[in-house]
Amino acid sequence: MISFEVPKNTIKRLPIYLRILENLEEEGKAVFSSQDFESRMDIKPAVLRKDLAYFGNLGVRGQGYNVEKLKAEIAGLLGISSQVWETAIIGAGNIARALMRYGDFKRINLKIVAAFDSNPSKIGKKIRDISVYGMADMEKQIARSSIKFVILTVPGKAAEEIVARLKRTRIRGIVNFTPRYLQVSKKIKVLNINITAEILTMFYYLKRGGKK
Amino acid sequence: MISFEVPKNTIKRLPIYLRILENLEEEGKAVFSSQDFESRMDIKPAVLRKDLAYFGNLGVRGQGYNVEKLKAEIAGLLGISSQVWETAIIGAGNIARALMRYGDFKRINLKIVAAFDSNPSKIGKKIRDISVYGMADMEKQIARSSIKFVILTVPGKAAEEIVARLKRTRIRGIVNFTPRYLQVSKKIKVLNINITAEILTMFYYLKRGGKK
DNA sequence: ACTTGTGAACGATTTCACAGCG
DNA sequence: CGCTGTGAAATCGTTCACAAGT
Repeated sequence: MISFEVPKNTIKRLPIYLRILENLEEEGKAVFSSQDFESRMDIKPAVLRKDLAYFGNLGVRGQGYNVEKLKAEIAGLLGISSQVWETAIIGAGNIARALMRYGDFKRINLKIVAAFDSNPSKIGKKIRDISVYGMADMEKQIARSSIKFVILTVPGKAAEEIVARLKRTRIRGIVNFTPRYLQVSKKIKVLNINITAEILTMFYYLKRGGKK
Repeated sequence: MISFEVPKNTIKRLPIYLRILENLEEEGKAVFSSQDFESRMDIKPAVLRKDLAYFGNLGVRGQGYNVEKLKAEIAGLLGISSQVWETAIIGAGNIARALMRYGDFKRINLKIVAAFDSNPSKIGKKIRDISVYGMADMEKQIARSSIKFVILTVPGKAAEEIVARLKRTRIRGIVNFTPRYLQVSKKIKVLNINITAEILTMFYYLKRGGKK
């Protein structure tokens, strides 16, 4: 029962709901109400209800929501229950190393299957069981794999060139850790992750008292 | 000429504007129009104009915006022209290590001055010139320093306890890399950075054709 | 009795269209 | 003439309040 136009903000909240449902499950809760959520994240009960209503009648009136059922539902919506998402990291620097060691990716069925770098001293080595290939092999390895998106961690200056090369592959998504703000094409979804930019917004608010 | 109620979305865009202005400067452009921006980020010219108008008359009618002047203006708004922002990292694991080596922080005058960890084998060592102290010393070191916010990279399970301790310090911001979604108090601004959650939203869109 | 699901009211943000100014 | 700055309109998202269901 997938609907037509789900608000972007609703989609952004789904992963948070999933995480909280996992916590609830760990705590042994089988059922919860939209009010219970308010204490776990600063969300109004009506927001949760409306968000979930986009995907069908997921709750039971008078009772609340079933933790396990809702978790499965959201995991399905995000596509992490039925498949393993394979990806490659382009640029095997500090960020790449941290991501390759990041335990939380297992939780969402995300598996890094390859890394690429232009530094000869890194090529042929392995980081956490992940082989590092030369940049020249990128297209070949992508074609050989089933990956649908890549994680970009090269220096900013190299970003545009790599993106141009990626456009000619069947990649459909880029998680961009580069400081460059990227927009590629309708066919390729870009997720610009810019920690520096996010911290700057915090500076803005810190500079002016604590007012939200 | 700081205004009363600037939309949250406007604030989120300021760091991106800043970055693009830096790029324009590198390219030697002295002036640009709001239309020029459209090709660099997917933003309508009117959005840029309205955003900037919250902060005064920053452009010149008929001409456009001056790159250097606007860059200085935004840097000032975000508080990175006049001061160095010192911070400490709590939890000296993989993410912390990557952040300590992250070159982009210099750009925004962000300086990591200390790290804290509970692992005795890390305490007393240095990572990139940054001393690692024991967790027990956290409050003492914070009090001794001038830091106004911290970066939290401890395992999820440890997050709540540390936050409770931070509440009793004069810290006013937390950049939270923990998988836990945190909400602390009106006095402390929390920036929840959850890469896994962001990637999940990408999964959602990848699962359904390329439609944005 | 209790909590969901939802139209309607409200609020915020984006887009439009043009007046204002260099 | 060109491009900014800005009210007004349109759109989008949130909150409210209650009907509906168990």
